[in-house]
Amino acid sequence: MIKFHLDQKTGIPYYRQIIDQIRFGIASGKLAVGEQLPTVRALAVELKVNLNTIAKAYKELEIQNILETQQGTGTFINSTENKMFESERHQKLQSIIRDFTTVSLSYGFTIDELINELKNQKKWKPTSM
Amino acid sequence: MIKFHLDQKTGIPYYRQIIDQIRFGIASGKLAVGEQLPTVRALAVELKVNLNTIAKAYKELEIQNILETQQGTGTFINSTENKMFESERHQKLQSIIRDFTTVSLSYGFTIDELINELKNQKKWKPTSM
Amino acid sequence: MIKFHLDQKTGIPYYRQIIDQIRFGIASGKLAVGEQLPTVRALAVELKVNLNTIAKAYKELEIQNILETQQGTGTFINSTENKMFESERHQKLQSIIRDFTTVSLSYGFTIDELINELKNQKKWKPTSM
Amino acid sequence: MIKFHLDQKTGIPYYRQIIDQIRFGIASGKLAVGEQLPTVRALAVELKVNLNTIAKAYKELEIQNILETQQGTGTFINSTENKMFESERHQKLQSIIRDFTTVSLSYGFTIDELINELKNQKKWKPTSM
DNA sequence: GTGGTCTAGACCACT
DNA sequence: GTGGTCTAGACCACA
Repeated sequence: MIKFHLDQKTGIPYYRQIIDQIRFGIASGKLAVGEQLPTVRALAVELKVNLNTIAKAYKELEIQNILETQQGTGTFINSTENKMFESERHQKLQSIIRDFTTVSLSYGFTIDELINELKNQKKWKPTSM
Repeated sequence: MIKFHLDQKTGIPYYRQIIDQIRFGIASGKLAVGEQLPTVRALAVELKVNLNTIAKAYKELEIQNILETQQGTGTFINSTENKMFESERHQKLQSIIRDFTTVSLSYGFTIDELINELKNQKKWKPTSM
Repeated sequence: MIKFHLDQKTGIPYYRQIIDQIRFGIASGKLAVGEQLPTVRALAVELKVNLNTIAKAYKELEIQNILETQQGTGTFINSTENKMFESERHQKLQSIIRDFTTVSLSYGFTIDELINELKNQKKWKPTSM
Repeated sequence: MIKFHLDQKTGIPYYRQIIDQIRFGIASGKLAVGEQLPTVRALAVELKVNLNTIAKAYKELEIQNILETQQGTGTFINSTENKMFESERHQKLQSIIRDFTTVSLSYGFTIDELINELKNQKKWKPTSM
């Protein structure tokens, strides 16, 4: 079972941190297709946040077809193909990079600095995990 | 004189877009130390937003010691060292990289993909510029 | 919980009086790290000022890394090191002293008079508290 | 003749800096009773500020009975007793000290630190002189 | 309920 | 004409 962590200091909304951690869990293989996620209620208690916060995260992932909620049973990693189309995927990557460089360059960081820093990310854990 | 652009669609607050563009302008040398920025009123008209929105952006940059304002005279790029302390700077870079990789990896992008994409960012313009 | 007071007569902007009182509260130990501040709405009602005025004060302190806010949750005294770098701190002290002596000496007060008066400041409360 | 300097960085309004420097000049004996001050126009040119800024400073000092303007002749240090009544003087000192300590303590400086710093002000020049 | 953003418009302080 | 402060009120994002 994946272990969730929330970090208030990042400024990233709780529901988004949860989404990111689930996505990351899948991408890294820590969450297998078909695996059941904690119930909304259980996770809310564990993370000490409001029920709605967990529900919102699960809901968004459902919309993205990454999770599937079976009435009365629980929430599972969707077995259908989660992968985005290649074109869609590339567009997303572009958009992430763009936002990222906007902020970075405004702080005076050069692209080379960014690349170097990224290369140092061998032993990496996502924000608030 | 720097040219500002606002993009409603990005979801990034107007005042933050202005902040980013000024920071980027300084970092890229398009805004020189001591240079006067447009008046709040003029920029408000040009960008078709409220006076207070511009004032808010200028004010935040003033608190950050990046701008200097003299009532009745105008707003200027601060001539004092804008550079962050090296330790602070590295901390900021780490934090940006961390948020970035969190999101990216959650979409299944690898660090190598990120680095490759970054290397393609030769002719680059920031989001909403 | 700290008690806020606003004094119209001082000519000091409301939002700045709030900032000073929070800073003073922290410096004097009346506000503990992690403690939650009144909600912007509650404080606005209590002090009979507009919501935005409180928000402005909190926002400036957030930019200065003294407060931490999480949307939907509240505003808290930041747990990270609030202390300024020693060099920055000394610079600030110098600047305050400089402004202070400029005004004082212009009224014909000697430095010894100032020091004596300061020594009498045992039981002290800040302006507009 | 006294030499004036304006410093944009202090955030103190120009007209106030001029007032302080004249008051300081008198208090320190650099400006003698009956001595003529530069004309508004001449000082405005010298300091590269607007005529109104100088006029405002002179005007306020006239109201305080520190300067006297003789129509068509010029502005002079008033020969009448400039000294405040002792009670008024003490009140002013209190008020200055109060504002000063409010700001200082909010930055975490102790009164002892302030006193020590003041003691180091042997070779002192007022803000922007 | 929490804070965040924005508008429209007023009035003030400074140059 | 410059920026600064403040209000009243709206709508949004998050918990």
